Amino acid sequence: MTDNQKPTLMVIDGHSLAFRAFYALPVDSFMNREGQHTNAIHGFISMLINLLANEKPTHVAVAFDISRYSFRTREYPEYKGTRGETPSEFVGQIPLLEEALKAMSIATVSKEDFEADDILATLAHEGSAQGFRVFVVSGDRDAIQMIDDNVTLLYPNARGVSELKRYDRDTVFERYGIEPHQYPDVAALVGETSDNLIGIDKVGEKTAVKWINEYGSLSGVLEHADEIKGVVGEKLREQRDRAIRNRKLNHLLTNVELPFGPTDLERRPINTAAVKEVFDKLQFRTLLERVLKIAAAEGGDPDELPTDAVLTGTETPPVRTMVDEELAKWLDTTSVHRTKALGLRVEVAAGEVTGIGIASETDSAFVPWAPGRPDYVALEEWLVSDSPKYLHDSKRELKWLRRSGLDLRGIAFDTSLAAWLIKPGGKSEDLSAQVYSHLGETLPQADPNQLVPDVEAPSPATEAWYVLRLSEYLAERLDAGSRRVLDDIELPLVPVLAGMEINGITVNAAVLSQLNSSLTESAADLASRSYVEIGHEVNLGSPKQLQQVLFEELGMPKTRANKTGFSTDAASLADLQEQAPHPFLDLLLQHRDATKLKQIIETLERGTSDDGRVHTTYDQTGTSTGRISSNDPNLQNIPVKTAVGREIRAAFERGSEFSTLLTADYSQIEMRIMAHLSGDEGLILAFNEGEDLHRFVGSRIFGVEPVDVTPTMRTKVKAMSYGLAYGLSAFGLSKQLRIDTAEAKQLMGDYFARFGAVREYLRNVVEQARVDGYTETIFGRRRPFGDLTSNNRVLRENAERAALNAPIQGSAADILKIAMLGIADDLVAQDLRSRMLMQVHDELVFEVSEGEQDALTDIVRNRMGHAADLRVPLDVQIGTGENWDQAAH
DNA sequence: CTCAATTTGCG
DNA sequence: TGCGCAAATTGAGA
Repeated sequence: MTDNQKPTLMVIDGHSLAFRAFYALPVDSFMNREGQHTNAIHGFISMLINLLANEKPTHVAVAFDISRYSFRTREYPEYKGTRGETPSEFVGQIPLLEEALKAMSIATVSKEDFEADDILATLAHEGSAQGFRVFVVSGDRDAIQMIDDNVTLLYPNARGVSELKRYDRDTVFERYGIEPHQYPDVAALVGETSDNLIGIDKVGEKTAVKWINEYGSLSGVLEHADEIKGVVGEKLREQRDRAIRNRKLNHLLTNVELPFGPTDLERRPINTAAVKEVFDKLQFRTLLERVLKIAAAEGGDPDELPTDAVLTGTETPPVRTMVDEELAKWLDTTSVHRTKALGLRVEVAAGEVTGIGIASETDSAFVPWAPGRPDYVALEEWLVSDSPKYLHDSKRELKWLRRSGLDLRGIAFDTSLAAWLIKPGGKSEDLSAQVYSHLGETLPQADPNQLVPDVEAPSPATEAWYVLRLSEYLAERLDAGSRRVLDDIELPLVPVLAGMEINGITVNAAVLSQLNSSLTESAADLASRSYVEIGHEVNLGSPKQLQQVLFEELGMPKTRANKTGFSTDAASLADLQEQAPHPFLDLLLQHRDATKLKQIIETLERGTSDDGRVHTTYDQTGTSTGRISSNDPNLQNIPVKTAVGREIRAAFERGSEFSTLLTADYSQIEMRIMAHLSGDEGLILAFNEGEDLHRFVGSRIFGVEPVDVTPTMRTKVKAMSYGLAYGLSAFGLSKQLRIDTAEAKQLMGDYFARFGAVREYLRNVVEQARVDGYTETIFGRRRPFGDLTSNNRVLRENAERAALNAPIQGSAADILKIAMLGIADDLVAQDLRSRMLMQVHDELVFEVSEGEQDALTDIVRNRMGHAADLRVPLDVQIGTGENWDQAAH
């Protein structure tokens, strides 16, 4: 039986969590019409709803203390003696909380003379033995002792009272260095201030853990007390009674006699009528909606839901909950036979879709969703239809839907994409931030990890309504070119990227782990050898400490200045090695190299899912030029330039169902775009000749036959050509080529003498941008620039270089995106099983299905080669192999 | 814990 | 004094 099939028992310490809620929420904001304070109840119920949704317990109980007196206070009257009077506002909330829980059919339990924790421990112990997966929710650290392989503790963080931290055996070990059952032994030695239990003087957590690990248990420590040296040893011998007393008191009973066992705690249907009554008395309107939603999802009759459970704002239409036929009818009328766009918003809890919000301008619907129910035909039909839908972050929503077995078509607008196209340099905003910044309204947003959210999350139906309003607002602000980019490129790309993310790519864990060990070894070796060179240890990863070593201890010449002193980057270290050779420098560089590769490997290892594949997330709004970026993990910066780097690439393999990997990349796409945009006849000829570009350009510049272009000449020309698109200066060129500035100037002069139209074009781009305030790609993608007219020279020149690069980099991005769309279409049209997996700016990686290599090669070559109609050909290099390294060419 | 700064990997 | 990114680490400050 897997964990997911096991029955799940959740036991909650009612008092401790209600108390935390009481202090987390402002007392005065929560009062019902009778003047009864309700903040603790509100916070507790809110947290409970989250827990029910996230952990989906099948059995639940909440335990309460009856009074502050128990067998422990009889034993030791000072126990918990430091705790002050219960605040008067808290008094009276507990009985009401119990009433609310009863309406929700949640069992409550308490027992004279015992603390809630003893009840929890007993139930957890029995549950674990009876094959339950158990969650203990408690704010008392003593609960750690309950943890075992089946029992997980959810513990509110001290700071902010907001998040619940999960403690299992591993996390306890990570945090404390002991097994959970040893925790009371440690606590007995250290003491527990909040329980007024004083520990052994001078003994802190570190010492206590060390002792317990050495002697196994508290009794072991006490037996060997004579062997412990120093002042702490003396204190231990003097104060051993304290530890014994503490241990007696912090031991939680697992054999309290209770009127029922775990199996009796099975959740029963929520009594919606009773919930309505109690919540009405408490004046919990949004909580009521959430509870009723749960009731519906768990099999209650959705028809029973009030159609106007909550009004979240004066303008927002009321939320109507509906399914199937009613929904179908509503969809027909509200979207005029499904031709008018509707806002769509997916509600997710604990990684699963729990509801869908759909909205028109005047109406909004909430559709609870649970898999495998027959009454969602209308929803599923609408989702997969081409009926237009407007979303925020549609890729994310699409992926949630797919994960829950639903599909989505007809993405007709996306407010995150639109906002990005309007302002590609801005930071991406979530829905509520967009509502605020564009509409000036406030959409309250609850943190899903929040134990006690201070605000209620709005219904997804209401959110969908806002998405629709935002769409209208943003659509008006898109110029025609950007609108075309949105409709023809970005929106169709959404399902393509989502598919690639879902596909992921296989990485060979064994290859990575072996590479990692060998790098670990060489890094350690390099480090110790470098310490020998300078006579002491130093943190090689700390630029600050390196500055100390290089410029003070070794007295080396100063490098490029930065904010913290002088640079220690690779280029500076190479300079130093020339001016003041020292073996330390080389060792440092090699060490950096090894640790960097190690980092990348470890990031990949961490990012590998259970299916043995890494699933990156592409950020479609992550750049200001139109490129996409990749994160978690970033698959666009996997090493390739060094031999060890390529070994990492070799770990990227075809999946077992596939015959090979295929990579396809554009060669010199940015130079080709420059040739096209500038119309430079020389450059256009160079590409149409089909000869080696740098050799051709070199022969023109140096006035020799192409065959007579020397490697040095070629290197220089290559650097110059690449630097062009970045606004490279003579100074920069000289630094990169390690030649003097005069020679670099000469080179640039010669270059532009032969390819003058390029310089002309680059100058024009900047001038035009200064006038228009933006640059544009071949396909109409814009990037605004304000600083081109700045009086600040640094700002202005930075903007100039960015502006001259933007149409080039951006057009290249457009071209590859268009190619991706064509390829995705063809794969479907030709019914191929091969799949697109990765995009690395000018390269695509595919997994080739048996027998499809030729067909795929044709598609890729054709679609990439003809993605744009330029004055020069688009050259596509294709390769195949068992892994990414082999497939490269 | 959060943030800025530095460094380095890729295109 | 070369454009566009993501990630890790350090060290300062809260």
